[in-house]
Amino acid sequence: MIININMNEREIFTSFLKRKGLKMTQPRETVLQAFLAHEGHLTTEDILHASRMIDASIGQATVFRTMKLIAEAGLARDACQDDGPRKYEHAYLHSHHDHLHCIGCGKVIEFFDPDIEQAQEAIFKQYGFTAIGHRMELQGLCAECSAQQDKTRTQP
Amino acid sequence: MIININMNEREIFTSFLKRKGLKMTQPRETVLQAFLAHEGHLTTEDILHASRMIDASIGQATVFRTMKLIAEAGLARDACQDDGPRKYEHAYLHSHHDHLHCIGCGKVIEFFDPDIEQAQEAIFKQYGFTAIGHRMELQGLCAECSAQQDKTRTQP
DNA sequence: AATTTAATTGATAATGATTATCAATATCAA
DNA sequence: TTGATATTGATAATCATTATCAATTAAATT
Repeated sequence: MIININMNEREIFTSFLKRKGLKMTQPRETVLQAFLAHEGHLTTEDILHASRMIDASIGQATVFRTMKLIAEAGLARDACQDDGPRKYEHAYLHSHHDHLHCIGCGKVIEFFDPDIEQAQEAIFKQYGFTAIGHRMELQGLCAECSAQQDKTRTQP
Repeated sequence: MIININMNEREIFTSFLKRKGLKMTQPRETVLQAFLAHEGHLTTEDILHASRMIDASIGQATVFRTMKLIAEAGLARDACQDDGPRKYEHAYLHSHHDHLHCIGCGKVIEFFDPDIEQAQEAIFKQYGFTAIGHRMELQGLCAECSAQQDKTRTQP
């Protein structure tokens, strides 16, 4: 039996599965624990590695399948970068952070803005939605990349 | 010569290419016009079809390559759905709309919130960024899906 | 506890989207 | 016009994800 310090999330996942007529299994529990044990933006491959530290026999397909369910249960969300494989991040009991992305150098700054959070709540309410999560990415040029671009820009 | 009612966007793209040491070509112009002529969330395949209405000899790879450049130039952005192929939407001289997504039934509502737009501007400023665009998706359950889920939920 | 039913698993093949390769061609600066 | 270099479309290759399937496992029922 795996020691579990995230009983809350486990319960959420279990009850989600039950509601869907699905079963809580050992592989699913392993993938959940592996995901919960790591912060940040995790690819399915990252989660596969982490899962195999717990149980070396976990298959890749199981990780794909289980992460879809975990996301559906509201415990993970797609971090949604433009390129590369899908990246998951924690979505439960984690402060919502958003991303400020420099398309010049690729740098990503994470930030949290209570005003935006509040405005989002208002939108959910206005449309009669139950809030589950959100994802926001601001795209721009950081100070350095802006400066660099100005040098090469022709005058209008 | 293709008639072009979007001289502004064409100029932006041309100067972007020049800055990068790249060339404005007929295929690139065709893809840009095809993209600009259609609103909504367009897959690369959609854009390929539209491009071939203008010039039947356009290759698929050219559409992929050109759309990447158009996005880099700030004229398109990834609409960023969770599944399926990448979808582009217009990002220049179009009111920024954001997405409210029901993860129950999949419905997507587009909305515009000036408060959020303003808060985003503030973030760009705070971090010294030049704003280019943004993408935001709120995820939740619509009224109907919420109601349906309540019925099947066990009491806590 | 044994049985039954249906979901789940991991391995593999298959798919779908995107990217790399390459010889022929087109663009642009000089 | 010419020459250097970027671009093209077709094709093959790659990458991420999904479908398939026989063997296994979980949970409901006896």
